[in-house]
Amino acid sequence: MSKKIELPPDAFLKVCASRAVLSRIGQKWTVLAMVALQDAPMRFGAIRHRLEGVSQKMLTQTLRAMERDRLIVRNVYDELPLRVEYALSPLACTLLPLVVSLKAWAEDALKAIETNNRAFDQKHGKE
Amino acid sequence: MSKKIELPPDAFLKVCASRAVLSRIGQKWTVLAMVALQDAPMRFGAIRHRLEGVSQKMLTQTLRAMERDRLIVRNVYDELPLRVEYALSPLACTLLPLVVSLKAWAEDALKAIETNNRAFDQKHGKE
DNA sequence: CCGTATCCGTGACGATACTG
DNA sequence: CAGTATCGTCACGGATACGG
Repeated sequence: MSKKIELPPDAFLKVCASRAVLSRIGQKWTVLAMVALQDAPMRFGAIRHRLEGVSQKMLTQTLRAMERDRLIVRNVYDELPLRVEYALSPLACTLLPLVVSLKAWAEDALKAIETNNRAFDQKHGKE
Repeated sequence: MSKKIELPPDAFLKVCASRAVLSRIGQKWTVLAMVALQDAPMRFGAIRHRLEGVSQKMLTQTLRAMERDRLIVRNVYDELPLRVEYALSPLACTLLPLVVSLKAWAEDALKAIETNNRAFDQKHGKE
């Protein structure tokens, strides 16, 4: 008992659950897509129109990744022209409140952060 | 009044507060550093040791970026050998609960996500 | 309408070596 | 001990063009 336990009590590792998830929501469009879908399912084109600035490729890629995690559910209706709808999954609904909180924090803190950035840059840029 | 307002009620833009913050916590080591510092201020070397797998360069870079946002406060003690301590800022303390929730969600959901991934890959890999 | 395929710039991330 | 400097890799993200 003289020997102390080696630590790893928590996950401060390069690879851990936190990072697996954070790297996903760190993706540029993932969270925005979640928020866009929170009210109702939407068609591909509608999402694309709502997420101003997204390319087809990135939207497809984002939606595929989210489908792979089953954060969203993809439904194809065999009509003409083709119709594809995306909807939030139950899993995503448990995550949604968290990212909404984060969004609120972001909007609240942004002003302060920008001020801090300017102060830092000025202090280090010259002097 | 017949004309409907153009929308932009919310921020679904490429550039917005949400993305500014998300891109930061999406950084590989930012959140881990926050969690590591939540109990007490730590020296550079101590953080480096705790965040298994981080390089000097990335740790420095991460800490600088967080200092620029004033998420952490850097204190230099002019001793020999040199001693530098990092501490969470009040701003970071308001963010901490959110990332802790996120961390908890991640650990809880990871199993399901991995299962979903396998199912998705199997369904699309062959069939 | 809903994608896939290809090409490419840029920046995150890391390994290594050197400085105060 | 606490960094800075340099170099290399890789994948995120985007523009464009084509296919079902």
